[in-house]
Amino acid sequence: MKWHDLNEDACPLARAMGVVGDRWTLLILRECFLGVRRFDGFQKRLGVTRHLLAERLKRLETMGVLERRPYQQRPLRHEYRLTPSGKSFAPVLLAMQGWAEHNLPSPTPTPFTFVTRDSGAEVDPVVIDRKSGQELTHRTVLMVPKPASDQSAADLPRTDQAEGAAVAGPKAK
Amino acid sequence: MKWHDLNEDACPLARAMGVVGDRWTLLILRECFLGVRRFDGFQKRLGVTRHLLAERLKRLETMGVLERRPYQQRPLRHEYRLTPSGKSFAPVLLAMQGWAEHNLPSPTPTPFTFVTRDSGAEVDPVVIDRKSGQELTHRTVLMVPKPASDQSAADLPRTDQAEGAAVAGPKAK
DNA sequence: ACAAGTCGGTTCTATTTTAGAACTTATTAT
DNA sequence: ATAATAAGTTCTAAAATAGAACCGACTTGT
Repeated sequence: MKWHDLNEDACPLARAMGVVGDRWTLLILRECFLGVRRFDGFQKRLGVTRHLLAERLKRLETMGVLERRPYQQRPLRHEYRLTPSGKSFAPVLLAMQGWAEHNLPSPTPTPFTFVTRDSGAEVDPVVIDRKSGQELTHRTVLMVPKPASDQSAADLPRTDQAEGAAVAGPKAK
Repeated sequence: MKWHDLNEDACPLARAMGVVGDRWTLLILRECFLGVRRFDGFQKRLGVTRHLLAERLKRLETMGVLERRPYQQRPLRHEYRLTPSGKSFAPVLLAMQGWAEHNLPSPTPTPFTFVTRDSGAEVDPVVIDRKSGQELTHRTVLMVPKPASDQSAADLPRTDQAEGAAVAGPKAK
């Protein structure tokens, strides 16, 4: 399968991989959220090769996640800023960071925190369902193939998808 | 920078990239949540090469995201199941899926949905702060470098990190 | 004026990853 | 005996990444 094909996949997760499915892109976005805007800023902080950085920035730009805008003439220089799409990526970063912090332990402490803009308190991100307010975890949510189209669920096990019910049980703690 | 180094990075997001920072791993996890457990199941549904699939499964296993357990003797065969760590990855998938669905449009409809286990209703994932209940977006949350260690914030712009304040304004609707 | 420095890249070669297909081993089904 | 299934492994070719050097358009220091 080619890289390019991912962008046209019916699955949003696959399309997301077409944008952030590599070692660097998410880290570039992290830097954006930390306020970095310039080529050399990204390069120095990440240690990524300039070649790759240029390519990734270009991709993020064409995918509408970053925008490139001039910050000076003579010599003409551009900086990279999060677009609305890029800004709305924040919750993904939050969720990913939370997962990694809990499941990929490290001896060294996390070099940054997420705080609320108004109180300045560190946040503890949780994913909930907007409508019911219920927390969404593998115990409360199920991923189900859509009946639609021709071949979505072929090869999928019939029952007990997501293997949750069998494991979860009445362990509401 | 070498692949391996990411797993020891102080930043949880970087460590996460050491696990899911490629085109396939997240899609393998998607299949896990859809109920797929066997090598050929993953291979057929994803179209990934067997070589790479074997490597990715091995990595997910050594990182504690999946566990490999025998489901039959003679011939001995193993299946892959989400560990608690793997299951707790669900919110990340939710957030990523939501982002991609809103920001990377596609002509074809999403081939699956996330529904609540009890009501069966489709969910609308939002990330909130567990304590305050406040929704977490780039407007309400700020990513700040920790003062700690020696060189965390060098090269970072002093003010208006995350460029939020300037953009957000009183646009509370 | 001239040399050195900054910024945002591009170009180059060497190394690593990935793609794609074939092959292996153990065992059951026909 | 032959074919099929399952879970890999082993090849070679193609693609992506690393690492370092180079370039153009200025600005700054002397």
